[in-house]
Amino acid sequence: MPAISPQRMRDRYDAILAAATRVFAEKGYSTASITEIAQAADVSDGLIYKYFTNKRDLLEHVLTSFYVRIIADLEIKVAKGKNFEERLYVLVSEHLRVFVADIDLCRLFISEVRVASDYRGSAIQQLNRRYTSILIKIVDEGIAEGEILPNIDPRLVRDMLFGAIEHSSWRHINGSQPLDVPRVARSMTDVLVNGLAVRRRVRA
Amino acid sequence: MPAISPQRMRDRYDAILAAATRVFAEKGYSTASITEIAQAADVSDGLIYKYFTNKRDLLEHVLTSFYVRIIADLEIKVAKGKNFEERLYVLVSEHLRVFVADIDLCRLFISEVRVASDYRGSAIQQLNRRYTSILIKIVDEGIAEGEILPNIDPRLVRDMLFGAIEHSSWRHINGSQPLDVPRVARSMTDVLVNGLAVRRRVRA
DNA sequence: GGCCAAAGTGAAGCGTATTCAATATGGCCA
DNA sequence: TGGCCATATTGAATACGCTTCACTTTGGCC
Repeated sequence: MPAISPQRMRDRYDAILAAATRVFAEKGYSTASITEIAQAADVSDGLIYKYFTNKRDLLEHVLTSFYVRIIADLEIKVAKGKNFEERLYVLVSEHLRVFVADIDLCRLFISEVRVASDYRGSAIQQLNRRYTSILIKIVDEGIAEGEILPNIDPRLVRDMLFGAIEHSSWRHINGSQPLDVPRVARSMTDVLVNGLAVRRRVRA
Repeated sequence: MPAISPQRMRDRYDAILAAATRVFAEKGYSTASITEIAQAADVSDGLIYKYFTNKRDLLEHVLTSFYVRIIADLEIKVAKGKNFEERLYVLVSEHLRVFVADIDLCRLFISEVRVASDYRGSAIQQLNRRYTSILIKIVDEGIAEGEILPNIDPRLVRDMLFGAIEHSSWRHINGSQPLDVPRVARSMTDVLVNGLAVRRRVRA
């Protein structure tokens, strides 16, 4: 018999998670303090440790809920693409859009979670896999449709594309001019599909 | 009139920097402690603050000296490439090699420095610019030699390539199988130059 | 050989994550 | 309705790590 309704416990959990999302996004992981998060959620410092193991666990839950949201969005939008090239373009522009819109959460993932020694095998890596597998599927379908050379490693494509998107948005976020999402997405997919060369070279 | 010879001051500085490089690389920035670095350098905690402003400044000097070293190496090796495609291949494989060999220092740069709010305009960003400008120059020469389409934005190529290298090495470092540098460098440059497509599409 | 500026020390100060003993609360049963 | 008590909640105490600073030691120079 719980001393409190499950609904209220969920509300507490949600309030802490929302406050943590806000404070972590605004201040970064190390600068954000538990006290500040607790105050933002209108609870005491100690209570946070009843709902989450520690500060790091709190961060991981913040990013997990973010990932769940963007995976659902991306799957829906990519599914609307009619063919390989359209789906590829949707994926690139959508990922760019998320990077621009939620740069602070993306930064937390890049700088705090992905580099951690315990990332491999973690729940959040599972979600990252699921996210990137959306692209792998697009590439596999492109090969099946005869649009893409069959000897291409989809993982290479994934690394090139997600790496490019990450670096591009990075530069624009830190930089002065805003990122023109449709234009960048267009040239990125164009270079990826057609290459840089004026004339085709002999394939290895 | 200094109370101590400039040589000894340089030795002290070098000893602290070397110890910090070792400890930061091994433990990561936040886990590494000043006390541990001081002990590894065989000095007191307080002395570190006579040579460096604070812990962050120490990290920046560690990464600056790393960058100076790899920039010199890369410039020499790329200069040996006879033409556009050879120089591009040298750059990719060399950058991959550095990522594999010095993954811990690369990780520090990615997770601690590049994401920092004061990165823009910092000395270390200048060095990053200098490093990536080696690729920009290769692409510009490729355009001049008529190998590459002139309407390509070299910055896009830079983001795609460095992003791809970063992601690829990441996966292999965290993963089980070691990265086959020549093979990955070969397929990366091939996809970049020739694209994924079986048949060329109409250019925008 | 002694002076003294600067190198070097390390314990105290301060800020923050985490723990835990004490307290408040709200659902349940009589 | 009123009291019981499991547990939600609190916040002060603890632990730890960066940084400071008053003090000590050193080594070059006259």
